[in-house]
This record gives sequence, structure tokens and C-alpha cells, in this order.
Amino acid sequence: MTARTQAESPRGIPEATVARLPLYLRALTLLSDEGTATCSSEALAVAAGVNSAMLRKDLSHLGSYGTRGVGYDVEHLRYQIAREIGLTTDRNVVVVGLGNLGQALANYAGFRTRGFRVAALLDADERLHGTVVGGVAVRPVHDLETVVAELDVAIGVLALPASAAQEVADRLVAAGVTAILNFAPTVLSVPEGVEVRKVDLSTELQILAFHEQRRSPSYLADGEPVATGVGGREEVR
Amino acid sequence: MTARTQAESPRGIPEATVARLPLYLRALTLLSDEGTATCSSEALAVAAGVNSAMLRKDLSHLGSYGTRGVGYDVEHLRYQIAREIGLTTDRNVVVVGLGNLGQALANYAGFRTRGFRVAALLDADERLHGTVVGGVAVRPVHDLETVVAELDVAIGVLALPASAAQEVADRLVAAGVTAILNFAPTVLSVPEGVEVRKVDLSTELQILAFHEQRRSPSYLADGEPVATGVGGREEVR
DNA sequence: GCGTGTGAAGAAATTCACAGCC
DNA sequence: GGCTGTGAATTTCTTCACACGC
Repeated sequence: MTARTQAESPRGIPEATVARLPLYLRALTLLSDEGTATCSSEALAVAAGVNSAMLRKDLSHLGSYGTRGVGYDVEHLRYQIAREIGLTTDRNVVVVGLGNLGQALANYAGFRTRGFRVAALLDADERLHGTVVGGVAVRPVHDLETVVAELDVAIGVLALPASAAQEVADRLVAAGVTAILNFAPTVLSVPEGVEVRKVDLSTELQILAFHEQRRSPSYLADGEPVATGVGGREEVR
Repeated sequence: MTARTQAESPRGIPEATVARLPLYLRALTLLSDEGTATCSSEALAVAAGVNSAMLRKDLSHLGSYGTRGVGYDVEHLRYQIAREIGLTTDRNVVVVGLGNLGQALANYAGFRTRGFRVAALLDADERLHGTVVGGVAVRPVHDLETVVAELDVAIGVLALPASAAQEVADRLVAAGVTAILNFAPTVLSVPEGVEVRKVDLSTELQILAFHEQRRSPSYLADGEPVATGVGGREEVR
């Protein structure tokens, strides 16, 4: 009935807005810790590093939580956003793969303070089994299905080699997990209804490299073809 | 002269396209390793997990590297993309902060194989000074300026507490670094011309939590106000 | 015939600018 | 008077669909 385009979530919140809600949440928490009771969209926008018009538009998708001429009640808005994201209750996370990155994730305190509990750790290497990382014992990947069911795991985090990622993702999905955070540098294929977010460290560096290159003093002087025979097959080096 | 909007880089490559180039690069490397010499936009799109029309549009911004009726030469295209990103020469990276995450980054092999060299490690904690992580000795943050100059550091990676991030970012910028990858959960303010990318692990989990929530069976049954007094100040819990 | 490259169409995201309410 | 909430305008991104060249 309600015409709804792909990029919007059920209640009609645009994906771009969803991606910024955590940002606002953090900014609000900061303001709250400073003892600020009320703030304008401008102040909050600065704290979150965005434009105030965008902030207001984003918040308008959640409801009318501000007061004209005054601003937003920090605590109230914070609660509303947290509720919208679904952080009123903690979620269990399973980390699969305990190499360098997996161990860092298991130890990362930021998760716990933001509503996530690293409830289980899985690894294929049996030398790690029984090892305790961040207060949780590492178990064999074989236990995946049991762990997901017993601990009611909501989110799976993949911190393993690309070669193993798809198989583990398949098992997570089969076990009922509908949200996956993928650190493996590979494209996961998952059924409709499963949300995957990918964090790729090399990709981030490469994007930065692209921009950095354009600023380096040697960019124009050295090698890069600019406006000399546009469309020509220039053979640089 | 050339009317150019903000989201485009100097040569006119849209930001969204830039963000996907590393994806294509990886897919091409994969195909290359498999011995594939030529591929269609469709095949490459599948490997990269995107739509083939988008892939062709993206590539069209770089030039005409395909052959109609045939496809793309894998090696040639790979080189062209690598050159566009600026990966024909290695870049030095400095990691500041060697907590769990910083150590994982310093050890991450994926950087080296993709054109980045973790050339220096800095930390404020003097107990870490001299420690070797991933083959590189940790030095005091005090050496930042020296290190950036001596090693010609192109990219700074911040893996430290939010409270220290801005100060270190300022020093990196002052030392001439124009690209920063920020893992600290804070908004960095940098002058025009400096590119910052932020990776926030909690944010990623929160975005997933949002989506996961909407799929959980209890979503409609439990707590979430839907169409009952829209705009009303509902007090859930 | 086939698959690239691309204008045109469509969708999404952002910004503008101001009416409406405190 | 000040600040939110929001239609309208703008910009950016994606998809369509087909002309063009191999």
C-alpha cells in the first residue's frame, strides 16, 4: 500500500539517515555528559560534524522531538534515537575469527558501552580453543549453530580470511542471524532480508590514496595525462 | 572554467565512483589470479557485487578501456585503475596508537600487498617504546613530525582514544599529511584540502542493529508505537 | 551478434528558504 | 526574535535502454 522505495526502511527512514543516527547519538551523549540539557539543531550539527539542515531533516523522519524557538531536549532526543536504532535492549554479538583483528574486536570496550555484548568467540584453529580473549573463551567454529541458538545472537562479525567468509556467513544465516559485519575483503552473497555491512581497511586507505595523490606536488608535473589529446590512448610509462 | 561540483574530484570522477574503484581492483586481481584474460562488465560486476550498468558508468569516468563486443582486458584495466588510485608507487603509513586495534592494524598483511607500507608506529605510552609490532619499532608520539618528514608519510591512521585524536590530527596536518584514516569515535576538524575517512565500529553495529530490529518477530508486537496517536509523546517503558 | 559507452530518465540525498510555532 | 519542521529546488547517484563499434 504505502509506496516505498528500496533505500528506505519499513517505517520510511532513508538509509542515509539511518547511517547518521549513531553519529547523533554519540554527539548527544557527549552533550549530556557535559551537562547540556537543551541544544539547537545548529549546536548538535556541529557536534556531529554535519549540516544543521540535514540534521533537522533526518530527525524529522523520526518524529517531532524538538521545540520551535528552543531546540531539542538532549536526554529525550537521545532516548528517542536509541529506541529507533533498537538499543533499548542489549544485543549479543559473535565474533568469528580471532586473528589480530578479531582479538582487537573482542577486546574493544566501545561495544559494551554502546549496547553490544561480545557473547561468543569462534575460531577454526584448535590451538586457540579455550583461550580467553576479552573475558570470553574461544570455541570451535563447529559450535556456531549451538552458540547462535543458545545465546540468541543478533549480529555476526566476520574477522577471518576471505576464503572462509562465505561459508561462515552461510552458516550464520542458516542459524537465523540476519545482520553481519564483514571485515573479510570479499563480496558476500546472502539471501534477501539479511543485512551485510562491510568494513574494508585496504579500501579505505586506497580511497585516501586517490585523494592524496591529487594533492601531491608532483601530480601535474609527473606522468598524469591532463587534457592532452583527451580520449587518446596515452601510454604513461 | 570547467564547472565542477563539490562531490567530484579534480579530473571529474564522482566520489561514489572513487569509493568503488578499490572494489573493482580487488575483483580484477581475483580474476587475474584465476588466469582470466578478458571479462565482460557483467562478469566483473558480479565479482565486485555491483550492477553492471553502474560498473560501466564508473569505468567510463576513467576512460575507454574496454572493447565493444568483447569486454575488458583484465590486466590492462587493473593497471589503469591502480594508476588512477595512485597505487603505482607504494605509500608510507604511520599508525598512531597501539592499543588492540592499532596493533592489529600494524600486523595486518593486507596493507602491504595493496601498496601501503606501515612505516612507523607511534604511541604515547612509554612502556611500548622500542617494542616491535609487525616488524616495526614503536616510537614516542613526540617523534611524529620527524617521522612524517623523514619517511615521507602520506597517510596517518589514528587508532587512539577520542580525547587524543584531534591533537594528533592537528600535528599530522601541520606536518604535511593530507589524508587521515580515523578509528577514534570522534569528529575531527581539519582544514580544507585534508581528506578524513572515519571507520567507526560501534556505528556499524548500530546500523545493523537498526535493521535487525525491524526483522525481529517482536518488532510489531512489542513496544514500537505504530500509528497510534502519531506525534504523541509516547512513553515506552 | 555482442557488449561497451553514454545520453536520458529516475531515484535518492542534500541544501535552500521560509512558514509556523514557541 | 529564534529555531524547528518541511515543501521545493538542487545536486548527486543509479538505472535504463540503445546507438555505436568491434
